[in-house]
Amino acid sequence: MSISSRFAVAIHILALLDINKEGRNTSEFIAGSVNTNPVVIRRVIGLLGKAGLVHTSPGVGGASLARQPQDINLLEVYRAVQNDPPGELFAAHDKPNPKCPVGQNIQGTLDTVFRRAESAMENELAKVTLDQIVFDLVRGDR
Amino acid sequence: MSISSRFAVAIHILALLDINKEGRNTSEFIAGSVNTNPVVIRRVIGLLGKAGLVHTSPGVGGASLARQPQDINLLEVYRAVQNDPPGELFAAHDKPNPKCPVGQNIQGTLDTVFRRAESAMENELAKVTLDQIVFDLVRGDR
DNA sequence: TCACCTGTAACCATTGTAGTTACAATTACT
DNA sequence: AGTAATTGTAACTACAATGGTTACAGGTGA
Repeated sequence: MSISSRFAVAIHILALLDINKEGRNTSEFIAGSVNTNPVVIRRVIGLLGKAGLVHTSPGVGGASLARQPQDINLLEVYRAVQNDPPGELFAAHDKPNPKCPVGQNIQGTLDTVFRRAESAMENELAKVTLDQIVFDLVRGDR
Repeated sequence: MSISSRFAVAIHILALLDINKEGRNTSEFIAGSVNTNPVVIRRVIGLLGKAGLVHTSPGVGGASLARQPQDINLLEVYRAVQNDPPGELFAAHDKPNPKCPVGQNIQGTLDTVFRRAESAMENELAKVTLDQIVFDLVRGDR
């Protein structure tokens, strides 16, 4: 399966918060841009808030970036909205037969390979900042 | 979500086929090592067969590697058992609002980033051959 | 022939996701 | 103070992917 679209939605939200930092960003307004339900937006913003990426205020509030866009990279966003802990992009098969020479050692062998692959992906995400995303978005608008 | 454990199972199967190339590798025998149901094994072997990684013979058959273990890399295995087409590790959010400057361009921007990250992961998988996996397995056994 | 095995269909339980409704709590504005 | 707007969260639904299981038709080799 694929990585949940929460990640894409989260990036969309953060970019919008930066571009529209003067306006009032209600979950309904954001939902209009993302084209989904306001509750979905609030859920994602909740995750981003817990991760310290946005500030939210209850009541008639709205959200705003908690940091400068050049100080937010996509790996942070990824970790914020992906509830699986790091190191579990690839699922292991559980309880291989310990009596079999393959089953006995396969877990460790796979773990090494899987971690390397996952890290390679995450390193690419870490390279990209929200700033760059916004720049690319605005540039595409011309 | 994470990448299905079919990938881990597939690697397990291939390693076993190489190590036990003298024996008769029935789906039931393999299932014993993987610790799952024989039908699950047959399903995965079916995918590996379609991808040209193993030879299978119906009836009283069993499976065997179709290529030398040093000529099989994990990216091939990954693609064989992952039914999502390449480029879809990350899910996009569908139909962002085209009237919004963010919604209008976000898809393309994300696509570039996502593809880069996915490729980085796949490149790591491509580096590892079945041969290396087996070597590591056997080494761990001492 | 017969025991064995594969390939595949069918069904089920579980899980994660996203959309939706509803509502208490909070806040800003007048 | 009163009111309208908005958040945070719970609860429910629908849907898709996964992995386990049973069942069985058909191929294979002794």
